[in-house]
Amino acid sequence: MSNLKFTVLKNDSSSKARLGVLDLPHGKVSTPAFMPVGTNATVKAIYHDKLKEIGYNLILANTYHLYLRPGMEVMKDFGGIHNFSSWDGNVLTDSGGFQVFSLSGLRKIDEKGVVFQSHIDGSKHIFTPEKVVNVEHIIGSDIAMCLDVCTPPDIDYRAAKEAWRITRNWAERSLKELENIPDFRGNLFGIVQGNFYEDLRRESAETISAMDFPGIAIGGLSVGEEKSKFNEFLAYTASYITMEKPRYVMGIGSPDYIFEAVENGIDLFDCVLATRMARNGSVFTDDGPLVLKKAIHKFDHRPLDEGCTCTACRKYSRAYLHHLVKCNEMFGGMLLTEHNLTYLYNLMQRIRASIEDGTFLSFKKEYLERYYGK
RNA sequence: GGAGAGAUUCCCGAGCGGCCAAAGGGAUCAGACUGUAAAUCUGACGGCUCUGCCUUCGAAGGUUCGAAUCCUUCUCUCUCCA
Repeated sequence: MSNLKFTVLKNDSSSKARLGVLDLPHGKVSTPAFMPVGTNATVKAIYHDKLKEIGYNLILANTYHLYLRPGMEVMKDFGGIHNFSSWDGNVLTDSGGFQVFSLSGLRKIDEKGVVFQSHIDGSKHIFTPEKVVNVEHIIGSDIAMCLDVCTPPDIDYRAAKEAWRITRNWAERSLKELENIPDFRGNLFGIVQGNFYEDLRRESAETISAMDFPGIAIGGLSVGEEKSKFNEFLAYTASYITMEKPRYVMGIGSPDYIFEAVENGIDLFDCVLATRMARNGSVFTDDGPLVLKKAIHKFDHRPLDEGCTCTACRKYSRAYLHHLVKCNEMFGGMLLTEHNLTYLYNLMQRIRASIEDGTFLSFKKEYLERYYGK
């Protein structure tokens, strides 16, 4: 019941990092891989063509958002998101599980599913795990995520246990629903929850791993907790997830978190940070984040990042980018978005090369020392 | 030449006797952003020995217990008429 082939090419000898190839309906992806987020069937402020040119072949879209707009009638009419948005690479659809967390004031959960009050017009919509899989089928996902209950870091044990219990039931129901969709071409991934309680995380990791999913995701991390807590629960949870399938940590994407994930044998991750930071005027560099709003860049002729191949770095000075950001010109957001996505793609390539060479951990150490300014 | 309107903290602009160091924007500066309700949000924004004090609302003088607010004169700006 899966349309993916995951091949591990090499395991790092001194960490859990690994090099692989994920073969999906719309082409191959070298792992570990970062996936840009394109919630509304567009990665904000960048052309699809440019994403391809950078090297991306797997981006996210969001079931909740696309269900509300443009709606499934349009999606059916166009035969899915690839044709609709003119993207011929792979698409992973998040289920709406994150909106359970981010739109917590606009939804109610019960055993059956989630009722969302639309953030657009206030209308009510029920999302059951069965319905979500069907919607993802209509969207034409290459990787579809189960509906889950993503929780904030400060909830008590009872609430965490209940969220995990529901997530588990929904995972079972999602898998079962696939039997009713024989022409489903995507790959349904299960999601581990358990909040910040070790026994729940372990139980969740083992249970979801054992189910018939072609890939396993860790959800409910990077939801506002301390970085040390993230590291701790990432490593702990990852240690109980099968190594046989692709492993995905949802919602992380700063260089420091990426290294942490790769070290723990994570193959996939996605994040809005790169694109959002860009629109808000900041970029990643090997020397840490650079805030383009600052006046120190006003007369700076240098590019953002010496070795970078993106348009911003090839053609424009920091002074010009500073100016665009100060003027709130959308071109600034576009250039910085391209930079951040290029930067992360190249970072992943460097990471993959280091795994290939067997130097991953020393590369990590060296990189982070420079990133944090020693 | 005649009639009228106005000058407020970097800029625009409210305030028209005490609750005013003075609303609201903008600019500036700082911070945040991690399965996108985000080209967004938050904070600072006269000075200091900072639960208080000092300087500030075109200038000078006056009325009042008290003035950015009322009166007088002056300076400058704008609009209309000739």
